[in-house]
Amino acid sequence: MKKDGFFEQVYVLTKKIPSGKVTTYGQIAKKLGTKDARRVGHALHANPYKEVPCHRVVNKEGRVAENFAFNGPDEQISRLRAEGVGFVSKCYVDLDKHLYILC
DNA sequence: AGCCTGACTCAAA
DNA sequence: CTTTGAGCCAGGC
Repeated sequence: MKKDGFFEQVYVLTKKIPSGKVTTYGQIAKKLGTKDARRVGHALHANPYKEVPCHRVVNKEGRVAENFAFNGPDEQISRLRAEGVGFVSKCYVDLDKHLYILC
């Protein structure tokens, strides 16, 4: 287990997302002082911590990572919906209402 | 070591 | 409005 500060920061911030809220890769990336949102995506893709609700992290369009979800796209969407997240479309969450603003 | 791809985003044409 | 290019950087082969 090697220490990747960047990865850990991503996990920590992601875990801080309250139920019924979502955030974007860009927000996390900027919060960590980088412009590379892709690394955030990679961090979550590596996601060694099962406690990290990666399904609460979406892209700027509010779209979930259906292609790389755990059991399938429906699982991820279903979880968000169960947490009270509103969907404007099948795979798109309502960012205007549920976007978690990092501080 | 080098090339290609990617759970991204923004800006310009 | 859509399409393209560029920025950033790590992981896989």
